[in-house]
Amino acid sequence: MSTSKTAPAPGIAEHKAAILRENRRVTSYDVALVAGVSQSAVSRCFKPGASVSKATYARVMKAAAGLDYIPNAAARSLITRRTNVVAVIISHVANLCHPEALSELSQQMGRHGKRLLLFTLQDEADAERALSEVWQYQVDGVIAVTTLTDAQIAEFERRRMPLVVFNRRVRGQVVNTVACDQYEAGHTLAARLAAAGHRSFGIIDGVENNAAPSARRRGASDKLAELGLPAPVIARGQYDYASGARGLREIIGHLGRTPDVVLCGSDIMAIGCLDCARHELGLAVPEQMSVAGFDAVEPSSWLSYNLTTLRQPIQKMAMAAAELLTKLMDSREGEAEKRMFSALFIEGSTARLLPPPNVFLAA
Amino acid sequence: MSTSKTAPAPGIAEHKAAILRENRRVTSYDVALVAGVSQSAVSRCFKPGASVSKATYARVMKAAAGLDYIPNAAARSLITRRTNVVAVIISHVANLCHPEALSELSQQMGRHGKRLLLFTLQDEADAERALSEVWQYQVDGVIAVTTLTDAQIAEFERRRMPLVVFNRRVRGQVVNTVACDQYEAGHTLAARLAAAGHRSFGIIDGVENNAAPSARRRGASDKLAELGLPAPVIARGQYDYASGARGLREIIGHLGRTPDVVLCGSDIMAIGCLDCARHELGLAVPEQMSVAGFDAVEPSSWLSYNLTTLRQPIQKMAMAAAELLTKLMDSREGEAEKRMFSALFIEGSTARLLPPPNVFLAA
DNA sequence: TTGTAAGCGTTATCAA
DNA sequence: TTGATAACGCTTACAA
Repeated sequence: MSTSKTAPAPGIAEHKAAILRENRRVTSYDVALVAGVSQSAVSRCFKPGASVSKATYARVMKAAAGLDYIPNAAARSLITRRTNVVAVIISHVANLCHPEALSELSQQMGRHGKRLLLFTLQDEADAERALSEVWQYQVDGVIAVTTLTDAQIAEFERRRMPLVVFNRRVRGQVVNTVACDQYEAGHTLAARLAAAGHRSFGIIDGVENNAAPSARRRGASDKLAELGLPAPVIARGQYDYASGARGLREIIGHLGRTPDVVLCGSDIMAIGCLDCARHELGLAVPEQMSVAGFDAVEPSSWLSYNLTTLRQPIQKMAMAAAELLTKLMDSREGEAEKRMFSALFIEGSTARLLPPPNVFLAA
Repeated sequence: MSTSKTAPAPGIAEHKAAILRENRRVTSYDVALVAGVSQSAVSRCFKPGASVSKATYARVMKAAAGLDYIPNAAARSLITRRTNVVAVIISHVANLCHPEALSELSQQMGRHGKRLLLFTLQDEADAERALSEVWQYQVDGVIAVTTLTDAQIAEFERRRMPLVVFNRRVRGQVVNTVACDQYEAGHTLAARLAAAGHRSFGIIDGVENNAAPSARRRGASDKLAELGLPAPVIARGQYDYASGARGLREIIGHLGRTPDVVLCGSDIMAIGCLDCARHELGLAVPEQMSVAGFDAVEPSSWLSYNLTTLRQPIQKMAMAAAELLTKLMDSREGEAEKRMFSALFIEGSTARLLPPPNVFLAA
């Protein structure tokens, strides 16, 4: 016999014990039973803006709290056809390269009430397997931070799955994209350095099939051609520190001498190139050779480097992607939109940005 | 009238058109209708190891492919009580500090057939809001890369939700934990440096309430006390580059001279400290002062730094967390287990690790 | 091996 | 404002 003086909840503890004993979940039915209302009344209490009387609401909430009841999202999504989950397909390297991207996307989608379901790819070519899982989870939309084939993009269309491609170029496809204009960035950088009197260019590029760096390289090469300068010497790298040193040696070997400037496909390679030039080859940078990076990562601003580079506005891009996807999910339509952002030039001190004195003399 | 010569699928196209018209999802019912079998037969075809004849399987799969049918995970989880989703609660800083942790956790849980649902926290104190959402999603388990209160941990217990805390200390609670032994790391580092003859220690620590760095500091302080050396001078930092320089100036100011060695709560602070010492104060490192970091991040290995530091085996830890959580999810029981990993000492070249000559003379 | 039928836990519709 | 009842799309006994 209970001696509790208030006995606030009639049988609430027994009810809970029974549920535990039967090893089942707490449902809106249990809450209804305890609160003495119908199950649909309980459901309404958890729907914002539904019409419920204050008294009912209070009783239901009390019962719910006592039973630790939480609505089951799976059951809800079955009928509402909304999961409030967005899939993010991101390659391992993309995540390491821009760790803030995922964080930002998560924060931004969170503001729209969506959570991220993560699909990480060992390899950019691996998207297929992730996709077949994505369809099962009935997500409301997808953000792809990886390259997709035309067939894959077509499947999104066919399944009417809202898609935003983040920071990858999609050639001529009707897809929503948020990206940084890599071609423009390469173009601008080359122009700026050529203006400072650099003539022989080396480029340490990324791997063959990666779109972003190759767009940059084309931008730079096009600008050099336009200016009538010799074509750059190109080395391939893997975006890592070691590639920078390897690339520099390769370029010097091919050219027979030090180039005026080396453009690197990533900051990490630029830093590798810089360290090799200074500590192993004994070159003064930027006096004897200029080095420029891409993708301003944090270390590029450190005193030992202070790299000349370009920053992608990842935060703004994440915000744009979240907005774009939300619009798509709400309306299920809309023309394909491509939001392009410009990279921001960071002067740094590893590239000579003014013409050397003798250029003035020659002029 | 169709003139197709094979007519492989009887009415499959019309069926699909009808579904599209009615704006509903493709269900196992549709597949059953097209394949001429029962709905449960379709279900069985998608359940690995169920008993289906080859002929039925083939017809079902053909129909499914024609209709782009994919089983609905929400409906499935409603009955199976498994979502194959694991929530990860991670603070913004934790993700930026160890971007590979999330990637590794995703890869490792993927090998167990689980996907990660991401909850990022602006602030470590913010877990409460994330949790109330976690319960709704009916995830199979949770990995917390953030600090949890006792009440929060108790709620996991109450809801019988499998939980693994990653790389955070949980004082005296019965929780499954995978972590790196920070106390031991601090202890070892101090011992090693003291053995090399360093006597006056400075420590640039993290923010007050963060457990990991303070455990390290205690480890180091305890060892110094044990050896009868003077207590270290402690400065507080925010784990960022600027904090390293600020901390160093503070220590020097407090001490009235340069300390023998500065232990930093993170590599980034150590690098900031190092750059400040070399480029702003003109100190030779390690000749005039030693600097050591923590949490070996990639830049610490670069030629310009080559930092003396300790590496946490994040990959191994992620693997252990995935295993531990999987075991919990499968069995729903088991004692609380704490898997401790040791940090790996990286010699680098920013700390003097051998006694200076005059020590030999004095001995 | 196959089909029938009963859930899983919600939301949505419609009378009352 | 409320309560009955019908979905939502699947898995799983159980019977055939």
